[in-house]
Amino acid sequence: MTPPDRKRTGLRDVATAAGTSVATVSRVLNNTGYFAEQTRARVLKATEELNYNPSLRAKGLRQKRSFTIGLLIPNLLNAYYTALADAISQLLTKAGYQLLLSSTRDDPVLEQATLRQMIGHDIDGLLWVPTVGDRKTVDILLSQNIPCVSIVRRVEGDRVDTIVFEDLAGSYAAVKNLLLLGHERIGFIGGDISYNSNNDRWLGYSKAIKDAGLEADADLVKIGTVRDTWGSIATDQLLHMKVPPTAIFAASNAIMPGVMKMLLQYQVAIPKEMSLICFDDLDWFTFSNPSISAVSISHERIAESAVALLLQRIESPEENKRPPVLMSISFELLLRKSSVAPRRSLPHWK
Amino acid sequence: MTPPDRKRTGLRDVATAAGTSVATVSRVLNNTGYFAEQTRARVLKATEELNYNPSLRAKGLRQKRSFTIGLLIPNLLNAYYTALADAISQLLTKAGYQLLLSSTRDDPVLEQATLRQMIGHDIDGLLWVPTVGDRKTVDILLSQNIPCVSIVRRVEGDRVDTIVFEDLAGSYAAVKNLLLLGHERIGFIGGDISYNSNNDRWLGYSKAIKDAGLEADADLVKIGTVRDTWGSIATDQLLHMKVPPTAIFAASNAIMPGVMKMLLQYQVAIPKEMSLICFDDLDWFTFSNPSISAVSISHERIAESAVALLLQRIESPEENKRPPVLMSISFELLLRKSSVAPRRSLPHWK
DNA sequence: CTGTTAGCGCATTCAG
DNA sequence: CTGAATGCGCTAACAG
Repeated sequence: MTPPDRKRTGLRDVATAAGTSVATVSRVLNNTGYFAEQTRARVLKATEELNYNPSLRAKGLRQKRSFTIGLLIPNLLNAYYTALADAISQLLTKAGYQLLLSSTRDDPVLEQATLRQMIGHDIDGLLWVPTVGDRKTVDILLSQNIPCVSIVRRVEGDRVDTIVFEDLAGSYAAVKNLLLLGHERIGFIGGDISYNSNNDRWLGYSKAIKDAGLEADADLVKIGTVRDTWGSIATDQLLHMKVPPTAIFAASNAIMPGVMKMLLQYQVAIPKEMSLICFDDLDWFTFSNPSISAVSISHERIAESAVALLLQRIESPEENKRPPVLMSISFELLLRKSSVAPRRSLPHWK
Repeated sequence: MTPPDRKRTGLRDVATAAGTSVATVSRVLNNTGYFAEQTRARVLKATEELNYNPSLRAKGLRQKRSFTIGLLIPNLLNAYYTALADAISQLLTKAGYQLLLSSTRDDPVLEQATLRQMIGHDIDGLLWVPTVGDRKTVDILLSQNIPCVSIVRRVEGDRVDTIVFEDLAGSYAAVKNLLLLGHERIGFIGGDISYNSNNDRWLGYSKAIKDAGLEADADLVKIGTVRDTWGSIATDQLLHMKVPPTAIFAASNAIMPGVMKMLLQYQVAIPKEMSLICFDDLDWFTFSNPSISAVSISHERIAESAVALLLQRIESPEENKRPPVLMSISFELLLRKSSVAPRRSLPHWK
């Protein structure tokens, strides 16, 4: 680190140039209090000439606001999160806030450190995809009394506003559809169920199986940490079962590449030999050959709701007193060509 | 906007609790100057008990730094940019900076407004995918003397550090490959060439065609604004030429979905009836059927170089005096199954 | 209508 | 080794 040398043109410079005082300049620039139209002109002119940009940092320090919202997400490599971040960014910009973005890598330690950093930057509010959402971490947030809304995943005790997708219902609907098509052995590939979104998707699957009167086969359920290889590994295992499934439900888009690769490797024909459906829709699902069925969720809607909820809390003290709410965003089942009736023949790849 | 009510525990609170002065607390917390080991213990204890987080905003105001880096990109919907943003985010976190992210939507007006906002937030540096990179916009940046590196695209006169991909060479290599396979009519679908990255890709294409001794056919070149529909429209046009191309070079991943959809719609067989290659690799290119050839570029490498360059400038005054540099990141040609020798037969879809 | 002044939370002289 | 005082750039009283 080294000495700073940049010098910013401040309110004082403008005041001098306009032949008035800082207070007046502040007033016209913020259009607050009284001032003569004539002074206004002079100030504006000086502002223009000096190419003055107010220091939001100093302004905020004074007003106890930072015009900044933190967004804490697992990463920016999954379309699931980037779509979210993009929508949120748009909305916040429109509302006059800047976005402070950090990724947690789903690492609770990093998450907590980043949270502290953000608090240090005096964020006005936080949009958060919590990693574990444990009491301790939520405590440090609540203790600062920073408005916060948890998205996609919930925190322990639902102690903050929360907006999630209908994970259980969406998952149930997807599996139900496969069941109606006649599938009786449906593989489930999901992510770490210590995250409640993943857990709910697994529950949705289980419930559908159970409601259909089928016996649950634990070997059909593959739960692991979502890495780029997990989809492949799990698919591989499913394919090598004594009685392989006739359909696979991928509980996250991040799993799909691996699934596709392994299916391709074994030349498993979709959907003839294996039906497929995924939670969360991706662009290439449409023109994949065959197109892939999916549970579609609206990232825009979750973003809108989250931002609305957060801004309410930030901009109104009464609102900020209300107890946390829990909302969920509905889904849509997009049935495409990857889900059809099960194969009659024996699996060719065994 | 409403009155703030949150109260932050400050240095003074810690000082009181530790029975010392703010100056001393500041010293031990920053490990600067002298202080007794014993005092240190007391201070640390108080810090812990009060769960104190220093206000980086106030600290920065004093030190004329903000511990904040701005990242200005077109959007977060294209894997091209999100991969970049993700890598940058990682690197900056590691270096102790927070990321202020905004998207320009490739709108120069929005871009300039956002730039001003960021300057208002006193960013220590800026990583920037400029929209047009016009003199005026660069001026407002330079006038503030904010270290900046332009990535992916260049600004007018290369007045700031710049890191780009080898757009021309990569494009040339891709087309060259198609030519060597025997293609003589190669369609080009690209984005707005007022961005120099797009322009260079077009130039690379043109040069390859010319070097091969082929006559350029302007109708084979489709240049438009990249929207989700542009790939479809352009492909549609190419398919309906009197003599359609036997191969298509998509100059951006954002174009591919449209291309794929249209090809599917007309049941054009890839690669038998149409070869395909794309600038920038995507995950689904691998397991698409057939897999798709691509010019692969390393988002990590461009991120690393950009961050390194920026941090140098920020953390060393001498470095910050050196003239702007222009670097380019090399590419790799990934030949997969979508590029083969041209069809012999007449196009079936006409 | 306008100018002066007092902090916001902190790091940093400068005296002890 | 430590504490009191100053100011970063700005807004919000408070007097004119």
